[in-house]
Amino acid sequence: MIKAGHSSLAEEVRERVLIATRARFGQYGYNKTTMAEIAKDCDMSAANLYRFFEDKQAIGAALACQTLAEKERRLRDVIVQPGLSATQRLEAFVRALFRFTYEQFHDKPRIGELVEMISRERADIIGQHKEVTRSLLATVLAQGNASGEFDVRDPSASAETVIVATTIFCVPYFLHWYTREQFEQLFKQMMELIVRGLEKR
Amino acid sequence: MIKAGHSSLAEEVRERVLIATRARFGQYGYNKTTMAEIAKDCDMSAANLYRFFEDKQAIGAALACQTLAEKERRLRDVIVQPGLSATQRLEAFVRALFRFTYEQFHDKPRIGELVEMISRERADIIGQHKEVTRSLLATVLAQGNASGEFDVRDPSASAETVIVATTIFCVPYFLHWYTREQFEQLFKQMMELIVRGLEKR
DNA sequence: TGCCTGAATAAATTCTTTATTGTTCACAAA
DNA sequence: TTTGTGAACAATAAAGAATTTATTCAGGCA
Repeated sequence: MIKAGHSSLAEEVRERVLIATRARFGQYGYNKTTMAEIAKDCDMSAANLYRFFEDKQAIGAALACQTLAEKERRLRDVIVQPGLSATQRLEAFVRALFRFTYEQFHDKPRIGELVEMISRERADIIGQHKEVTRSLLATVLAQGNASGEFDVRDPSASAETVIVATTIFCVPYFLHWYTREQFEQLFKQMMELIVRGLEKR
Repeated sequence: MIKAGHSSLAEEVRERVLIATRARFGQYGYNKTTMAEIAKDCDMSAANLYRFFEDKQAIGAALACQTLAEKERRLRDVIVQPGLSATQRLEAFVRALFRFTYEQFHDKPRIGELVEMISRERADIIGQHKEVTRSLLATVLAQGNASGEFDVRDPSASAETVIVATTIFCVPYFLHWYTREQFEQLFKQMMELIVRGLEKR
């Protein structure tokens, strides 16, 4: 395979391809988007796409990585946001998780096909993202320990527990189990329970 | 339709049909089990099945109801089991939920087809079961209030929250996300968090 | 009359064939 | 050499034909 180099030009092309692909995948889904269509959107031949991406799956993977990176960026924003107590930060963190998932699937339901493919074929990407998320949440809990708000023995383990408890808010599978209003109500109650469970007393 | 009466004889036949069906659905799944096969197992014609059940879906629904009734029976057992603190009862309750789901799908993975069909076509059955489960758990929390162990404003709402937090242990969808050992670890940590969150202080 | 069946029919499933799509490669333009 | 393309090939999906299955019903047997 002739692999395109790492010149900024090549990166620019990759970026353009991903932008076109994002629109296609969002509107028509992973399966019904053809390489020819993506190529046409970028004014190039389908064959030429292969100079920038291994194959169609690699385009999907790159798109997923981009999206998860954006999600992680928003989580980091919560972490560095000044003037929040650990409790507020924890709540904002989980809310950011929920909001991101909800928005992602509300206007673009067909993006689920991409998620399904990545979960099946590239579990490593999901796993790494989960690890990052857990690690970020652990820092929030550790901050709470430091400030005297929380009393958490193992921040990393507790972060995992909190993520499991709030799974329903972050896994697309559940988005149609409840209405938005019900989610809001459940979210409020869940955060109350979790905070009470972590609090120093 | 000639509807079979409610004689104990008809009930006996229905019972035999369900026993045969359970074996078939467990081994081959809902979709690949034919009415003819079920009928043969019961030494009758396929046509005769329709004197006892509306259609194939109704057999599946009856089987699901039977299974959920058994699950509810086990939950009630936990509730009346003597000599437990509210905390222990809560833990036993959630563990019973987990164990039932796990056992159900461990030796009979193809039973998932039935669950999928019921979730899609007979959401009412699932909804009623969820309601019963929530109600039973609410009594455990109320007991905890009475004994001074818990401090729960709205036992019904908190029951819902606890169920949501432990969804991962009870929804077949997640059974392959973690190993049994990981589930045990998560379970332990989750119960710790929840109990701390409900405790009177 | 009550209880059950085999044959008939319509709906769903599987199998087969055809068309589309993903991917490679030899080669052309710059 | 670098950047790209159209044509060829293999894999996948779509469409259509053949088969199986769910369901009904007229009638047989106690």
